[in-house]
Amino acid sequence: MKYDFTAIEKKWQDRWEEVKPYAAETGSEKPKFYGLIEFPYPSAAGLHVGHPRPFTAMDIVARKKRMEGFNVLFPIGFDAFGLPTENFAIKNHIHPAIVTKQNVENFTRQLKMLGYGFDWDRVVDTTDPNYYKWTQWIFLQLFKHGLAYKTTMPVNWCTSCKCVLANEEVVEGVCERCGSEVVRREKSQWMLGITKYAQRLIDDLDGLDFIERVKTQQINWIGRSTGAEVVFKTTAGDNLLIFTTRPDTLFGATYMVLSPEHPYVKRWKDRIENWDAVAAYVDEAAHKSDFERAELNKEKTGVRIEGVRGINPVNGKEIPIFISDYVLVTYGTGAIMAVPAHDDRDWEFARKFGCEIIEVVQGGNIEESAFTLKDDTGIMVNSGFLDGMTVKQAIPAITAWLEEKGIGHEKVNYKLRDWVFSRQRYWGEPIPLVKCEKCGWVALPESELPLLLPQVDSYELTDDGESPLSKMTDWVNTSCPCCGGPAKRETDTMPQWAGSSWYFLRYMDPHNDKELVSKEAEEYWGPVDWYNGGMEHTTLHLLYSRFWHKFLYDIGVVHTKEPYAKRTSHGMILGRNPHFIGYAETEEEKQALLAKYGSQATRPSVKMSKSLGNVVNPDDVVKAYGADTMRLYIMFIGDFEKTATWSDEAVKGSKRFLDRCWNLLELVKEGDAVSAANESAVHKTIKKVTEDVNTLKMNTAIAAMMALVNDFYAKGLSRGDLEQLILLLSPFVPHLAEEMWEQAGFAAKYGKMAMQMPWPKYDEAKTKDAIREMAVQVNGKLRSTVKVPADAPDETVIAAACADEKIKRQMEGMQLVKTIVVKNKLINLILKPAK
RNA sequence: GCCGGUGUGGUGGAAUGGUAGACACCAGGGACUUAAAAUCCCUUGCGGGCAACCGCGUACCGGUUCGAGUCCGGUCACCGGCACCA
Repeated sequence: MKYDFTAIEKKWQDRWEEVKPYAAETGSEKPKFYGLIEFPYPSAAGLHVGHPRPFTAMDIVARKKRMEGFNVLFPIGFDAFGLPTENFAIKNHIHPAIVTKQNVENFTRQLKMLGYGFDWDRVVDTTDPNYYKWTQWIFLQLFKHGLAYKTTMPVNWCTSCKCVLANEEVVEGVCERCGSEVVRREKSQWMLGITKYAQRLIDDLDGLDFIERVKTQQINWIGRSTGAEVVFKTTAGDNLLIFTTRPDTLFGATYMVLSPEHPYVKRWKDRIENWDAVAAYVDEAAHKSDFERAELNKEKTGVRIEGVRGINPVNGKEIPIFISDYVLVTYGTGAIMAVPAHDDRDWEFARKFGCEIIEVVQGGNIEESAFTLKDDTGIMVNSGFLDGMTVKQAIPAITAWLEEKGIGHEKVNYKLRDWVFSRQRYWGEPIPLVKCEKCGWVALPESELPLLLPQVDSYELTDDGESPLSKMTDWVNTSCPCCGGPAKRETDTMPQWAGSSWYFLRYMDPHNDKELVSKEAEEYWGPVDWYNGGMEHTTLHLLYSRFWHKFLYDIGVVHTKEPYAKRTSHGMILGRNPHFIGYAETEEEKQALLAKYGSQATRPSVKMSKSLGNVVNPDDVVKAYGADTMRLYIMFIGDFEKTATWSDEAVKGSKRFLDRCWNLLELVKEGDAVSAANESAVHKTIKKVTEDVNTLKMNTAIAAMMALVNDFYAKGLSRGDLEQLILLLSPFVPHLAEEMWEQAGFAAKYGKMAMQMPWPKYDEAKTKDAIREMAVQVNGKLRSTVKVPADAPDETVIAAACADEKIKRQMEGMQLVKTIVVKNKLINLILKPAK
């Protein structure tokens, strides 16, 4: 009988739909396991082959956990608000809700097609009012606790999306989504105070089982640095506050720099003698995009402020003040003291503008470059009472001095900035606030949630950069919940990150209309035991959701400080690069490719894209080879954490393996127990697969099962052997496993599906062979192997090694000076020429 | 520039300091077939040799060790993240 994957997969998917073997039970006596994958954005293009990699891996983990007796929650949902859907809707004049519904249906079909064991009764959709009611509810709590506030600030403005972007959404000066130019623009925006949680977001990483690169990336992103805030008096009479991480170099501060946006620039207008030049520079800076401003190789620019000077507090010297765009208004105090001898940027600036450079730390050559080392290699000079100290001694000494004089103190700064939370778009959660002329911003009563998105015919972008909702006057004009007077609704909507910041909580209790999640469900399921997702979400979604969760912890909604106990990450799936020079036959072709595609042509693999024609559609793969082959191949493709390249050829190897498994049904011989011939191989494989699934080394787990099947073909197999193999296969290729389970009569025998059986156990003793092949080295080089009984004493194995013909030849004319025996593995004989 | 990671056959990739290349893909040869596909069997790191075998091999240079792909120091290349953060 042939392996008819299409029929088999249909049969079992229908069965599972009916039996619901993946239903999670809140409050069960069994130990719980909550495995989570990042819910997809339901794009019109459907599932990408990138999706099945993390989905299949976590599905395997979840299925194995069920077999190990856990009560498993493995849910799925859709992160369905967002720009692509809205843009598609505008272009095709279809309401985004309809587009979303279609896309969700298509995704659901594809996910079911791949046989994932999701609990389909717990699906969440961020655009469902019953869901976003609680997104709005959380926003209201943030607002009530002062963590949501509106402020005017320079924002990243995408010229194409006509929308404000978070810093995280701007990549290399362009919009992460559409690739258009991003410029700075002053806008009134809702902000979330994530910076108040900066320290906790660093500290609480400590106890978490996150892969190291996720932790370091988050820590770097938050960017904590310790230094001092120091007050500089000015000749204008007011004080300038600066932040520095090098207070030890204070005696070397020979000038100061303000960012062009610093409020003192305007304040000093009447005193500034060269106001025209200053104003021109400020104006120029305002019109530059962030990208232009941050361009690294450009020369430093700036203007010296004439008429106001700063006073260095340590020596009372008057020093010039500049404005320059290399100082950022958004970090520290927007003003710096410049120490050109010990800071690269200040050095470069000082050289160009002829500022004094005073060495205060010995150890470098300040004529050639700034000396920036902060270790003990430098000794303080030209620094009054700090002279002779190391840098490390000088920092606390000067900080204490500043505090004593009341002109400075230790200060911690973070690179992390508050989260720009409003978007001028239609397809997002409405912000549930109204602006009353008398009362200011007022929260809607919770009883009025959800605040529904108004149903409208047109959600086109506005030309003035306001939300499309602002044009819907019926909806906008309302009354104040506080005083009853006239009021207007907030017309901005929330960013896509809102819904995804707490969705894992909703899975625990998805149909609750009284609470976001019940205490009972949250205490039972929380925290998520294992969360797998992409590295691209490390500084965005992952950080945001940790922030929200901490806030919910503070207000008593959840019982753990952290949402996720464990975080792993998968590598991307790339496609073959059709323009790779390695595929060119002749030198001319290579040159042509290089000329046409540049460095792109030097990579064998690239991101899949329609224009390159290398997109792999999961539907096609499943049609041609079946879902089980798809699942198996995407796990076998390579190291889970690394990027991998899809290969149509290699898929066939996975299919071939499943054919070979299937054909074992006709090869199997009698015997309900594991056969003696295969015993150690079976136990070894169980051990390997058990361990490897726990660490997501699916590729080696599969390799072990392939080796076992090869053994079965070589030695034959009993029904007992087959039973163990099917159970091991079950999490990986569930349809095939169930069909083989049934065909071989195990379903009838146990009255259960394979997936409902206990996970196979191995006996450590049986994973070991009685006879061992040991390597024999001579002076560290492999020369032969010998077979000896397991755990044989050293004398026995040395004797056996010396008796070996090849070794005898090596030993001629030599004397044995030393032997090293590694039990059951290797013998190393150290020989010297005999005298 | 800073932080993190990676360099192993024609390819994807295996190897708690202990037999490098498991398991696959591709390729070559054979069996079956009128033929092809599928399937099965064999070969397959490089060089030499009829063979037994021998030499060389994990980016490069050096070190530690009886023994290094693995540990240490340095160099180079590539990938990812951050980037004028004072």
